[in-house]
Amino acid sequence: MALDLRKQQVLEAIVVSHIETAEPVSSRSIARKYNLGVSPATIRNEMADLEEIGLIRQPHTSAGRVPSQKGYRYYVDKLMKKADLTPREERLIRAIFAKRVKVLADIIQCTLKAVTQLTDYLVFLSGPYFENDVLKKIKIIQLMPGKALLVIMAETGWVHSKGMDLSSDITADDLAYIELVLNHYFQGLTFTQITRTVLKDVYNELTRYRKTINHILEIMEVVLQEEMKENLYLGGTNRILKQPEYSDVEEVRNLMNFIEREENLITILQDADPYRVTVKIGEEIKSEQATKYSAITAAYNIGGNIMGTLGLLGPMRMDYARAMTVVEHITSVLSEALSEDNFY
Amino acid sequence: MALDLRKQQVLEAIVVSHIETAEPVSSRSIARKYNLGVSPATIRNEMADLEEIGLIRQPHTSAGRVPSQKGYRYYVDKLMKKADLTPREERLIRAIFAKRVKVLADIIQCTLKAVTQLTDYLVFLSGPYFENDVLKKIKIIQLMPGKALLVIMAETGWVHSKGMDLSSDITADDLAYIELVLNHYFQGLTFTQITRTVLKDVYNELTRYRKTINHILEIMEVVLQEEMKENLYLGGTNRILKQPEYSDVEEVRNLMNFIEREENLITILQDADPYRVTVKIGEEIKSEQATKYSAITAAYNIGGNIMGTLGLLGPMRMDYARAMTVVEHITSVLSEALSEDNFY
DNA sequence: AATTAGCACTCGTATCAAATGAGTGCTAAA
DNA sequence: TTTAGCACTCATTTGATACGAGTGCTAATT
Repeated sequence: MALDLRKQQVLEAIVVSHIETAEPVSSRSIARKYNLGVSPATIRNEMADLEEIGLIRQPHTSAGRVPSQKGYRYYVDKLMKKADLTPREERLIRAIFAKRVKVLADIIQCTLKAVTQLTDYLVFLSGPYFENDVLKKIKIIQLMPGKALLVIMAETGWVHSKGMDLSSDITADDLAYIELVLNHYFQGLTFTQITRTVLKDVYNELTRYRKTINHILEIMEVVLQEEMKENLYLGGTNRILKQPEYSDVEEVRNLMNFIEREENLITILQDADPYRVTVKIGEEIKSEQATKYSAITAAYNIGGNIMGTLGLLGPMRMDYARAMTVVEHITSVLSEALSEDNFY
Repeated sequence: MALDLRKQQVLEAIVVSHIETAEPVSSRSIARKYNLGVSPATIRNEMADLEEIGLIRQPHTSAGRVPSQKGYRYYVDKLMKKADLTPREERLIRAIFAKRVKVLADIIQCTLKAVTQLTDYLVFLSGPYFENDVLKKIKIIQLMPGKALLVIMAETGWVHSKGMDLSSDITADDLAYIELVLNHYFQGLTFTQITRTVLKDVYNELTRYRKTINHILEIMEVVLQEEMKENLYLGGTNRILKQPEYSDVEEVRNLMNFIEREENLITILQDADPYRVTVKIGEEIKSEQATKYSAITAAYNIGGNIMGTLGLLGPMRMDYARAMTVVEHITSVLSEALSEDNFY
């Protein structure tokens, strides 16, 4: 779909103007604001063409034009100019991340706060997950009679542990043996591989300790599930309501409905390309309910390993240039902050 | 404020009817629906009196009456009749809690789900917190050179642990000594006491290991903070939008604003009386922004120890009788489920 | 003394027609 | 190829009117 220069200019004008005002854009207003050197009538002709190709549409006969999903896509891919943060905004971000706390939950709060202050869209974010982390060593440590600690050490250096109850007739030797077998089976496998396939094999190996091993495997599964589960953090719910599309209650209801189902947001984060800023427009988001929204995502990393993803959700008429800049900038600051130090 | 019987009946009729319809209640509709054996004119006279005392108000001259905050309070304290769950609802709850999973996060999800299905209000819930838990024993376990595990065992039986990095020149003997001193200082104290006061004392005692001990105390503080922090879970955001008061966008915005500040909800949970179902109406909730809402709360326990609180937030015109029954019933089911087994 | 029928009065809301005006599409001239 | 001009469309605003739900008060009734 190759457009001549003027059609591109008209399309860009429509998109930019509609993003700014949220109103349909008329031929006259384009002629006035963007001096393309032609009259409204000419622009109207171009608009008729653009509509035929499906890049813009008319809400009703006597209204201006608004971009279609395809139109936004064309704009994002070919026409959009990169936005920059103002020095003031850069300072704001630095200030928010400055009070360096070493707790993961806190730095995630900082991230939410920063993005919330920079945009009026919904921010969401998956916490670090370890599905590709490789198991290095398992330890079972007896704390007192009937109580032990299951410790799972991973290649990344993270240590996951959980207390558990044991029947009191298990001896230290028994535990040592169980530990040995577990290590034999699981060392070098990723968390995903462990939960998916091999937990059951071990069960058969250790028939002698059937009850205990059953219990331990259960706990182990719990630990792994917990660490692999997508922890979702959410912010900006009130901010996004500022967008004029949500002065209609029905729209608000739909939106709330969408974001209350965490799977929806998690799917968006999982579908994201981990190596670049991803833009999904309208139906490109794989969800029946999301046809009116757009999402921008980017992954963050710890020492180069992708650990999670940050997302922005807004109406299709969102300021893509700015949103992309913000998401990119914040994920990079976040990655930096996380890599700099050990977190707990 | 003693009201004669008929005034009470009129007030009750107004509250009940307004809770049901969300519309101002007229004298005629009362005469029709609740047969008090008097004419609308008489009821009008009573209403004028009730208005003078401040129990009801008139939105505008030619409208019916609605209960005031004081009016709801009077209703809740003196007039309200206990609601019961239908057998069908009881079954629903049992079904939801039936698929007994031993993971704390899961049972909390069950709770949210159950309440969401039973009411159209906002549900929120603090996870178990341990501020009054008493420290039984600390263990520091070396996992490999430069890596150790800090384990904190508490009287309740819960085990909290966290991995940490150590400088490699620390020997096993050093750790044993540090462990000894820490136990000496902290055994028998509650988590709150430990973080509030004594962490620094130990620091001075162990000057020889200044760097290491500093690090360990830091980790310890992180662990304790994390376990003592109010974990807030939230549900029903879309459900509450069904309430007719939220067909006005401005109201929705206010509500979202309120619930997005977690402190607001946490404060409500903390202000609750742990030993009975608490009802806060309008300004009784200590927050500028909550003058239009009401909150119902009840605590849940594990083996008799209060561990957290469940709350419902709705418009002041909420179905108090039903909400109270639901909250009471669910907290008791939740307590039972939690006490029955060990959770991880 | 308490109740109630009756009626005037208030005030929000629904209805409807007319006016408005923003915007387009088409045609014919430049 | 561009554009001025004009007829046409249609959502929105406006204002006038009617409507009706509800109250408060007074005078009659029990």
